[in-house]
Amino acid sequence: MPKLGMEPIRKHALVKATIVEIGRVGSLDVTVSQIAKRAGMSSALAHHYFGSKEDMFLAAMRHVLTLYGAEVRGALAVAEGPQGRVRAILRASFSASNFRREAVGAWLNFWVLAQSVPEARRLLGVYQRRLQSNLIAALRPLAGDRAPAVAAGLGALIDGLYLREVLKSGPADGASAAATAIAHLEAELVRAR
Amino acid sequence: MPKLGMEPIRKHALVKATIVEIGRVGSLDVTVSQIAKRAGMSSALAHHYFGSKEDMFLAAMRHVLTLYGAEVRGALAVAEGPQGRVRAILRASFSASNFRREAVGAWLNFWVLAQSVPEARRLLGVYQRRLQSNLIAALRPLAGDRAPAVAAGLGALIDGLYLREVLKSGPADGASAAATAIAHLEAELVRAR
DNA sequence: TTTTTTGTTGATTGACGAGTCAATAAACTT
DNA sequence: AAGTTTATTGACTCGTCAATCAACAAAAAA
Repeated sequence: MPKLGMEPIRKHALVKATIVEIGRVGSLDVTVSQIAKRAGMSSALAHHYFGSKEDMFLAAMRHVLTLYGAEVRGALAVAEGPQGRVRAILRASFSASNFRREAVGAWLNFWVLAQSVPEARRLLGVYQRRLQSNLIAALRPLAGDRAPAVAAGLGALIDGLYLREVLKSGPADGASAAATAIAHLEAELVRAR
Repeated sequence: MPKLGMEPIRKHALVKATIVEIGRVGSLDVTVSQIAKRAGMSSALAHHYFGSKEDMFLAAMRHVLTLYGAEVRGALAVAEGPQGRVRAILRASFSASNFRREAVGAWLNFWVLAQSVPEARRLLGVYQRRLQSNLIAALRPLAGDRAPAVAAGLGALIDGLYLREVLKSGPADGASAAATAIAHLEAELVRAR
């Protein structure tokens, strides 16, 4: 009983399943069958919609990057003042929806993927540049010429906090990660003044 | 013509080859044959000395962690004053021998390994705790009660700078990474005073 | 109503790779 | 000299998995 218009639904289910499975297993050694099973379909169908496993990975990567980007944009839209803008970016970065164990685990693995798959590297590059320019713009009024340097540090710190999260046991603690980042930010700003 | 006492030589060659291959390929999807070939022997011999591929990975991981630990200890031994001690740790972290492309690439992949292999997680945990306690000890005279918090930030920043390095093209630039870390350190110290 | 398009899967193919084994040889021991 | 330990590899087993195929079903188009 083929209902039509299944494609977007199936694709989305596969993307979500891909993220969950990568996060669960903790590596990219996830079989298409595992993913398909979690998404409630046969592996053949997964291959039907995405040409290959790699395409599935890339779609999943685009998805988390898109979500993150949207959240940052949303937070920036309602932020007030330069300080508010930087804090908005940090809040979005460590929000419950992005800073979940499975998403963070997937994130780390996408980083690995970027080492060998050019398109993955490109996607991550886009994300990094956008984050960087958002940070610099927000920091310019606060740190002046030092804005790029402060942004570089803050960006690396965010990634480092993600990295460390994957080794922790227990539920993700976005609040304390955010606090660490904000502490650094304030230290830099005190100094800049 | 079996010369005796080959075991340590072969093992070491395999460990080095493992790191190089993981760094080169950019993932843990490296075959035992590839590693063995680079180390100049048959895959059967590699299996003979290490029981399994996983054992090889763990030995490689221990090796980079040991090297890093030794370098930190060496730098600390000749450091003068609290500031000097913190800087020594940073210098060791971004030294040319640790902050090489292949080592950094391997590092990232060991992080992934830690997600699914308990022993790998344990090793990384040991490294993290040691780094953390070194940092806290060095920071205590400088930041007092805030030492643990500052150390947490600095530790995450170091890992983040490693992470970002793997995406860059061109030769590794330890100097600029170190500069970023030192800038953050100084910002925190100015504030603490 | 025939034809085409879309959805779906079980079965199969083909490749690859970890780990084992049997065999060979050179040392060391007794 | 006979026996044991260490070094070494080519060939093989066995499992896994990405990708393909053939076939079936139902909706939409002609």
